[in-house]
Amino acid sequence: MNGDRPETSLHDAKPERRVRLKDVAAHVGLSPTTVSLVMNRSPVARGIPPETQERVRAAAKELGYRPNFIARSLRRQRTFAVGVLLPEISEGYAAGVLGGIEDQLLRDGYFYLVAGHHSRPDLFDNYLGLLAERSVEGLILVNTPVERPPSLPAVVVAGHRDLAGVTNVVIDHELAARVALAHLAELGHRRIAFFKGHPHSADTEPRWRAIVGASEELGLEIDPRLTLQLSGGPVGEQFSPEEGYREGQAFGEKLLAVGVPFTALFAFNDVSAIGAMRALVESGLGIPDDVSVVGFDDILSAAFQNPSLTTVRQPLHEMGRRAAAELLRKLGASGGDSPATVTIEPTLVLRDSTGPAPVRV
Amino acid sequence: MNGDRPETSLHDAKPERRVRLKDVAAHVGLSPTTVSLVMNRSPVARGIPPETQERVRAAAKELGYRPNFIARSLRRQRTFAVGVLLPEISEGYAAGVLGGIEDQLLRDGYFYLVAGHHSRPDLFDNYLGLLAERSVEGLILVNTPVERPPSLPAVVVAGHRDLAGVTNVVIDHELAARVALAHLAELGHRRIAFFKGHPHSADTEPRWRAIVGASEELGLEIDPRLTLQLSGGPVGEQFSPEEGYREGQAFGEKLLAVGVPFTALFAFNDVSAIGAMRALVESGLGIPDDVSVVGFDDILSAAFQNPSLTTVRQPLHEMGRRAAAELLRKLGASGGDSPATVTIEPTLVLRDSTGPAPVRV
DNA sequence: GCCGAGGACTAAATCGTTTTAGCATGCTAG
DNA sequence: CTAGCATGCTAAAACGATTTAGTCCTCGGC
Repeated sequence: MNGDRPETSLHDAKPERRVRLKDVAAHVGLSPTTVSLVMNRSPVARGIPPETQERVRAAAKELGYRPNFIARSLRRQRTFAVGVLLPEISEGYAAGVLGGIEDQLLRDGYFYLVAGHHSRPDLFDNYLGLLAERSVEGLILVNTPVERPPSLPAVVVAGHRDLAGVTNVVIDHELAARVALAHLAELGHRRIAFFKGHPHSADTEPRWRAIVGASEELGLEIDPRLTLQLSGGPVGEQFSPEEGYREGQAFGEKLLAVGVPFTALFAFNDVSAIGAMRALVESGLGIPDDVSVVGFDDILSAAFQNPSLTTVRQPLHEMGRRAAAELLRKLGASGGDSPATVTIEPTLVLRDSTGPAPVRV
Repeated sequence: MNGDRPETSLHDAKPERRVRLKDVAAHVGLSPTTVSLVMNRSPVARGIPPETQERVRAAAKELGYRPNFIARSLRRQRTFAVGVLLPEISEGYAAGVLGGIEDQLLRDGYFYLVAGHHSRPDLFDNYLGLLAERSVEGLILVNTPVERPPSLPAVVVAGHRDLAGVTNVVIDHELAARVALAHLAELGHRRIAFFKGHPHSADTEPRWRAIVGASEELGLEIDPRLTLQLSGGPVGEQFSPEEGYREGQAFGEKLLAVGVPFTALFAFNDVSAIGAMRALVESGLGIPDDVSVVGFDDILSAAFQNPSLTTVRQPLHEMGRRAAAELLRKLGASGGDSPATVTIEPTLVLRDSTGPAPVRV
């Protein structure tokens, strides 16, 4: 039919070059400058008559023009992208936080680049460099210990220490301890066992201090013999939930073995709580009839247990959202003064693993 | 000490302009061209004597030069970035797959941009546009139904239909059904109940066909009265795990109510299996003594159940990894021919919820 | 008839690279 | 003695936008 067109034939992929600003300009017979001015609603476009503006916009729509973000980034020195560093993306905590981060960022026209460093400092440094190379404007570090303040604006979720200029998003440990222990105290529990966190978790220390504080407030005594510290596996290694579960199980047996009576257990996290419940039940104890158990985190499994687990829920989504919001604030115009710490309120999720303390142990 | 330097004073943040190629060039007294050639180990740099090359590299290191990826992307028309679209990042399935995607991509020098469309077609289109604007080189769609083949190279994980040019990464449903049912058959089970998936899940149909096929092979009969279809909530809405759990629980009761004897249940997923186990146990049945239960997915909770749940594990990480690997292959030089389908082998995880069929029901 | 002031645009520089096409210089071979 | 060819580099043009600093009309006022 057409022997003279060197174009691609109908059935092979048309290369379909992306429409450039220049193409739109040519199409309306104006300069790229004008088109750019109009498309960006620049104040300089004041002088351009509305009908011309309309003509430009119509052409842009007709041709399906989408500005090349790369070129724009280069020129404006803004990428509208932030980097997120976390130990491992597929793990529940990080994924939850990431959900909130994403919500907030996309809403504000940002994208994010994620990298999981698997708790390896060398990978961390490596990724930090790669992110900087790609000109991310800021960083969100989730569950990631960091020594020196990074050279970019940063927000840390569940971070270790206070660093100059970086904002920390943390859970309100005091509230968490108070609400969990008050619940137990109200049910009549006086002898409460505890699982402390692993030594290298950022939350371990503040949470324990909060527990000690709340216990005093409530007139509860902490018996060191009923306080066990989770190991969580070797430093820097991924500790699997299964291991946490097993340690909880082992610790449950251990608690029974010491022979000191207790009517409740406040675990460091849900997996160890679930493990402990298993051990207690297998020793013939009833939950919550003989022992009440409170977990921490509210992982999915908590609701599926039998009995379902009362636990302190960390609003991961909200923590991520706030972290992103704070970072965006830092990136905003005058760098708006962002607080050193943002505390998020946990909530106690009441389920079936807690009940009135037995009259006699 | 120095009254003549208009530089910033010591204690306020040094702007510390990023070192550019030009700076390195000036530092060694060569042209930017030369420096670029050397840094990229371009074949054209063959003509540049080793000592000069060394001088350049030394200077780059000394000044801490890192090429600006944005500029480089613009010039080379490569971003080394891919887009990932999924329903919701904080959900277990997607997070697992994403872990694998990340592993593979970062290993190969790529980054990825993620967006959760929450099953809203308008958001999906919107994000697709934004990703294109940012010049991602390809797409990975996880658990995301898509009508027309996107204009970019794409790989779909757990996708609905076959689209020209897009590679599908799917689990081997035949194998999954065969291995699960063979396990039950071997234990002596003949009357098996099933939960079919929700009508709008991509896996529902193929999996059911595979079950029918495997049953025939093994000489098992499927009783329609023992086959229940999960609803999974209204179309396009996020259905929560808790709802799945509750539906499993309801279906467990329902199965008992129909009065047709059965000794095993093969559920569509773990949450419904766990719900059903709950219902069965509460009706006084023993697991696995009276009924064996097999789940699907191997979510975290599966291992924590009492009894722990035998289930078909989807190697999510591996699926993500393969998806990314296939996409990279498509992006490679000559577009290397990638298969229409990649099937991943599931594995049966034997736990305590399955045992020999009772002699008499 | 000339000046000044909008009005409606545009030329050109810039962002930081990569890459193509050359340019000197010196040496060798014919 | 000179063409030819390495050798060791560099100028300049991209890539696709944004933005500054004009330019060229036309019209009104004096």
